[in-house]
Amino acid sequence: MKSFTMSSSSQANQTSFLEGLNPKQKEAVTYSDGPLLIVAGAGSGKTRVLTYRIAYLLQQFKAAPQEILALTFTNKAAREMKDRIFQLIGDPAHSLWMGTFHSVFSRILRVEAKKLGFGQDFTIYDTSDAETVIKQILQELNYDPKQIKPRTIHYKISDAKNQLIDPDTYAKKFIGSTLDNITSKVYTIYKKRLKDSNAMDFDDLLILPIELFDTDPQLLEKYQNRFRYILIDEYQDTNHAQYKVTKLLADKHHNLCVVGDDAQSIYSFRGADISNILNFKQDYTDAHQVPLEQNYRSTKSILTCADSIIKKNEKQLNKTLWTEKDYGEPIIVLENFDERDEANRVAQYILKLSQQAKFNYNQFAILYRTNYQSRVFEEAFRRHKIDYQLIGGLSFYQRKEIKDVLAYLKLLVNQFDETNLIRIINEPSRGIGQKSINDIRRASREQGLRVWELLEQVEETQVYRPAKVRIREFVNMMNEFREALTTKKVKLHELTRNVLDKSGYMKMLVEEQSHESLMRRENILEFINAISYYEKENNKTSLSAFLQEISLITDGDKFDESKPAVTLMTVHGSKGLEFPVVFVVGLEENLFPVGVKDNFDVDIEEERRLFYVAITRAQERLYFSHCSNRFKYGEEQRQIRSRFLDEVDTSVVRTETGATLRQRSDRFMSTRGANSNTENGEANPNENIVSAQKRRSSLGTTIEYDSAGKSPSHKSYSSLGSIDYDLNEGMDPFVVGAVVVHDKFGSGKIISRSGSGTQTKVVVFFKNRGQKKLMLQAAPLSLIKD
DNA sequence: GTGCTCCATTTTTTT
DNA sequence: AATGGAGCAC
Repeated sequence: MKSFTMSSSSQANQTSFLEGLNPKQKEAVTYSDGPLLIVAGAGSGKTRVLTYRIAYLLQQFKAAPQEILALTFTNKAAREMKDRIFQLIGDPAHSLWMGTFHSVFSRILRVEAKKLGFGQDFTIYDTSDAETVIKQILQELNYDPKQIKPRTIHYKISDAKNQLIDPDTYAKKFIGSTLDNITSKVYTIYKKRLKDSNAMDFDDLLILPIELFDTDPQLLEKYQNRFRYILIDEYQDTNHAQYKVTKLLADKHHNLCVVGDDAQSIYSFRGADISNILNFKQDYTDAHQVPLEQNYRSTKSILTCADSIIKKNEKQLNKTLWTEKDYGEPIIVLENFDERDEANRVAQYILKLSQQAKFNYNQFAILYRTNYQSRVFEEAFRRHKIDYQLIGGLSFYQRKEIKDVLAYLKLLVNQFDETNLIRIINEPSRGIGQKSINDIRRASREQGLRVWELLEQVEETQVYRPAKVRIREFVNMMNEFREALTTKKVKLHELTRNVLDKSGYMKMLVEEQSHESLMRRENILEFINAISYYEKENNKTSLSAFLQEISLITDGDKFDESKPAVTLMTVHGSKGLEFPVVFVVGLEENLFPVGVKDNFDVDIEEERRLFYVAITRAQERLYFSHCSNRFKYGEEQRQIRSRFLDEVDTSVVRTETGATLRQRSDRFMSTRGANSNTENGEANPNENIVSAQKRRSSLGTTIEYDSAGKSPSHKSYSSLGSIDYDLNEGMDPFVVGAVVVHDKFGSGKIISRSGSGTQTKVVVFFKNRGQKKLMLQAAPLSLIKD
């Protein structure tokens, strides 16, 4: 064990770093043992307090570095904290237990896996892996994944897991609705399937430690003793499982310090339970509370604006953020015709500000509600030669080619990993088709053997004969790789190259000769570089550890504040960051606040908190922007300005011309306001189409009698003499009110029509399938005459 | 068993 | 606009 020393030796100097803190901050840093709740408003120096507190604990010899556990939600936050503590205390910082909940507990699980019946080399399934498993199970149970969405089931299972409800309890408690019954069945199989695959999903990384500690009190005590001090960042975002596992760990020493801000709770969709922070003082009756209310980040205008928004929320702890700063510049609202207009305008502002006001590119951030909004900004910035960094969206490790390579490697480490085995058994295609794969899987269930075990004895299994040979070749190939891995004959990056060569994966990409496949090859090379780098950095290279580590990496990690580039990210991604100039874009109804989901109402208060988070990222200048038209689903939509713009304090807001913002206070009186423009049964945001007129082709639509001669059928054809419905509206029998038959959906009635020419769409209400929107030209619809 | 074409759906946010 | 599934031809 390394002993801890500060760089300076005198006691007076050792505490000198406390001098820059305000009284409340100092109190939070130096408050000694016992539970501590720090309610830290935006920009109040929260990370500083946390890092100083850790340094202080070490300096007072309250704990050794390895006895301190600091938990964050994102890798980004963890990294920042690590960096800052390293600056304070140097090398001992490396001995701290610090990271995201998921990474810290996966490390513990790696050590304790055997006690739970898992192998040390378990695979971590991400959301898409989990949905693949669920889809497979739905098919085995004869449910159509088109009607029962794997995503919905996964969401429900994840929800149950975070509430610590196991499949048996779920089966007892949640009988009734069809969806719950299906979820119950799938959940039971899903849990078993993952265990058989020696795999854990993200939720397991939190709930399995609880299971472990519940069943083994001695082990719990071991970890309780190890983590004598526990600190949790963003406590308002903890879900029940996270709450429970940290409560268990802190139960002996009670040295639990949590930092949070209920106003910034934006992850309830992931099960975050705001009551964890609201009830902290009931939970720990001896808890001490320190409020941090002085904001060091933003101008008074920005803070006033933020405050005016958050005040509209009813569920809210009272607190008053204040600043010593001046009002500064007013907040400017940009009104745009459409999203391209919006992106161009923002680009122009950035150019102007960077010249006039001497802002560097890395001082700007564009914040949006959804990832897909980034595209137009990328295009505009490229056009205007503005460097940018895009954070989030499809991450590197989610790309198909990377997931494929990873699947090979994961399979080498853990041959029971069924999902990744199926993923690559025929990728590149080697003559093992869907039929053979299904046969093997069925046999696997029937015989109680794992898929890999069956493959090993494929000769004795009922499979399409030609496929047997291919499977044998595949199995032998993988066994050779595994041999190379376990005997450590080759370095990891060499092994990866071998896998890509001998499997034919690279060959497949080379032969494809498309721009797409070239990109894929480049990504793969980048991945191999990442492995080489990892090998250089770590002397004890374990493929298994590497794979587990990167399973928990996201794109947020690549944010680099020193890179001279404008940052593009979602509001969620921006939490914890700050920028001198912030553009909050797409402030439109059904976008921000987000539009209705299938069955759930939008949590408008959470959307408002999200807007609050966006505002409070800004230090000096803040811009709001919205469009009156926007392309969505390949169609232009009419957009209504966000209600949030009717809620801001207009004394600090101006339009581009300097005028006061006009507001309507009565626009959304009901909390269900998000639905108010789509009250027509099934939500159908596509209804307000403004322009389908510009695009017109020679493709036309007409009515023909098919050879069976029963009823007129609707066909499309391409010819010069096509009929244009714009001019011949009367030719089209598919009018509102018409009764139609769809090949798949059965009979229904047309309830509305939109677009024109080839872009004509109809909304049909089907008796058995509900409302659907269809392209008239393409849909297999026929008219019923009566 | 593979690959192409047509159709339908998708968009919240993240570990 | 882009992705994925179903159905069909080879």
